[in-house]
Amino acid sequence: VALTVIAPPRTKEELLARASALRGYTLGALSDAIGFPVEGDSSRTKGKVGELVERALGATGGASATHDFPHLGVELKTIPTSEQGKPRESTYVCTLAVAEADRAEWSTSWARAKLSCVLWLPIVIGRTARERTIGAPLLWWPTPEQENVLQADFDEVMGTIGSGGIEGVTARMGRWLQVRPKARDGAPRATAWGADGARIATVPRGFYLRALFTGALLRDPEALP
DNA sequence: ACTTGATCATAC
DNA sequence: GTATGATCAAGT
Repeated sequence: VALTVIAPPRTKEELLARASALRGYTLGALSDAIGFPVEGDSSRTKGKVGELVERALGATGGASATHDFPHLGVELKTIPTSEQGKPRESTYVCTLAVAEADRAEWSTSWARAKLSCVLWLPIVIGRTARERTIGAPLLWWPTPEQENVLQADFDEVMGTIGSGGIEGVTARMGRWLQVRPKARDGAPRATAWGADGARIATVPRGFYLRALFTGALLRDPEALP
């Protein structure tokens, strides 16, 4: 099966139209159509769904630190959901650079940039990966009120790091945006600065959006503050 | 049932 | 090591 290369969408409208056209398709059908295999134990193919949909929609970001659609400033996020559309997992946003966290600001953060415009694509659960189906897409950008909440969560984490160090940060912090480990394993391998200014090693962290938030967003984008 | 902390694959 | 894409599985 040849790998199909799809040109990037020229506008957000075209991107949304393409995503809407995928609604109802199984991942198996999509996989066969563009020649991108999605097979095997889901524990060993964790990122494959995202890669499949990226290719199907013409995303170009790849593994570099850019938006999935750089010319549109749009980030693509798949969300595993129940048949009722309820998210089964949180959504990874980006890495938290723990070493520079004391100087980070929301306005210039990569987290804000990534969340400034997101194409959410629900992936409904199935018996196998190939039987999962694509749901209704949502092109979203935060309202000022929503961004205030996200910034407050961000600031809380950064303030905690600034005063007590990274080890004071817990996933229990944050109403919508939280910080959790993001690494190959639990080994401390990232550089951070302790409260006393000493250089310490810690587990790499990343920002995640709680399923509570994405669930509310998918249910009714207008209902959120 | 849901969340937190841990983990899997791949590119550079 | 960093980033990208996520889901697993133990703890509550």
